[in-house]
Amino acid sequence: MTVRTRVAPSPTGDPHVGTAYIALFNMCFAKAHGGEFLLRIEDTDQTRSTPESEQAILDSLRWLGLDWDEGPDKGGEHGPYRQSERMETYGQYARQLVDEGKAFVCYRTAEELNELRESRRAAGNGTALKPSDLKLPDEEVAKRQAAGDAYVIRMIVPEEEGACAVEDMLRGTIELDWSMVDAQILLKSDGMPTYHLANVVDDHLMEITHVLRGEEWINSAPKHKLLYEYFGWDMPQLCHLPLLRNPDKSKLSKRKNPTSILYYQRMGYLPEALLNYLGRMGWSMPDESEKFSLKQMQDNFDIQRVSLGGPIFDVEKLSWLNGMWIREDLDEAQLAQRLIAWAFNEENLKRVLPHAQKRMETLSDFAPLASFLVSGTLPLSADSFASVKGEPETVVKGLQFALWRMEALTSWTRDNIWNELKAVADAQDVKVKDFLAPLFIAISGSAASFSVVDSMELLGPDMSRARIRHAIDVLGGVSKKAMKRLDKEYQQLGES
RNA sequence: GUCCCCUUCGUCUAGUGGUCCAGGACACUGCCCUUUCACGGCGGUAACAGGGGUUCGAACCCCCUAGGGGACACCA
Repeated sequence: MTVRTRVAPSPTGDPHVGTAYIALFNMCFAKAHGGEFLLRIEDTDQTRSTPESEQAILDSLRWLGLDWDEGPDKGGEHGPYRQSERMETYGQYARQLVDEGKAFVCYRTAEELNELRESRRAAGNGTALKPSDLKLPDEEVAKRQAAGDAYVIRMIVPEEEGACAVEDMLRGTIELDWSMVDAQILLKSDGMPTYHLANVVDDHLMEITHVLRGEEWINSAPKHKLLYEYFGWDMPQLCHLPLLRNPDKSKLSKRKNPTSILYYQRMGYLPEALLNYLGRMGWSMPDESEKFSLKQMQDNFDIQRVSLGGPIFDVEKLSWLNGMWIREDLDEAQLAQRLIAWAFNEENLKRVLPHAQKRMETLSDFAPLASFLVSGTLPLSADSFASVKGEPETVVKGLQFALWRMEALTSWTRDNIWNELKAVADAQDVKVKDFLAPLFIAISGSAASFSVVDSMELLGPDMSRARIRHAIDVLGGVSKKAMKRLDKEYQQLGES
């Protein structure tokens, strides 16, 4: 048995706990059956994937102890399977399907597609575009081809009534109507494969036997099944795991919950505890024990013990579990080591000292000066911002704009942070000093500390963003309606 | 809107037709331990979404309704 987990780097480089969640279950499933656990990296989307964001998620999985196997060497090098190393292959497979009449070349433009979708919607039909909808007259195709227009390769899908039966290891047979399945693009106009093609080709080449993935993929299973049939390959068994949820039950998202593994690392959660907690999400030990190691989970893993309701990620219980691990599994020497490795090491001190030294008269001044750097959530209240000038709404607005900028920032350096923040302040015609004042408190918890940008660099992206979010919440938060308005204003800021 | 998935205490869950007037854990709470705060120990409040079937018997099987979520891209 061979299973794989897909690793899709996020644009901002945050390694998502959801990825670790799926990886954990893949690993336990494989190991429980004496199989292999492989990694497949989706890195063909240049806007999302950078060497750094890829490294971040790999490092996070390793930190958690989710080490992957090397896997078979199928023309690539050992280690994680990178889509980008197989570009030629995808094109060949796509063209093979075209030759066999199972896919077609499509010259439709974005505008044409929009029109088609709109007219279908107006007619009350679904928006799934079928091969016949997309077909152009032969002479038009020849014309566009001669002009060297951009094209994509789409798969042929059934157009007649009927449903596709998909087997799910936990849910049994699921019937998906073919009318919902569109002529999926396999090869984009830039020659890159879409997830659907790459996923099927890679799984075949990696000799994957079982795929455990998120529930969000159920609807595209018919496309995958069809591709396996077109290629004449054996299809792996599918298993769709429930999605981790925010407290409001929506799919876990960073808007409402910290989702970055790095955040939990920085907050001082132990990798064992975080992994243990993820293992309790939608799964239980046969004896119902709450605390267990990765090894114990693997040894007792039974996929049938997965419960299908989407579990809400509850930080409070995670904290309790983390406390259990600290109290019961570490002796004092080990705890000391953890603390040193976490923050109290020489390297870290040396990064902080340049900012602290100038402000110190005695050695004992250091701790209060630097404590905000090793704290988790700061004990802020609305009163904390009393010294800040301006209406509360303006303050919140400034923080929200800063947060959006910081969420979009991919390279977390002092100068980049400064440039971004200055740009927002300038665009609003606000003095940088005034703009930074509330941010100062959000980040450091006090009105007098290291410069905000230095502090943010030291704190790292995840903790910095979390603190800004916390400050916004403390100040009353932003309602849905207000958020819309702010978003609009923010967009205009970018244009001017 | 269309299709799909899901539904046990506030939250994570046990439960696969009788042993369930539903068990454990977090949170909340009462008491004990304790110079304080934690930790720890012993208790308490709290749930089968609703309605129909099937069955001697239903949290469990079937149907309907409601609610929640997801998908509907040249993103994954």
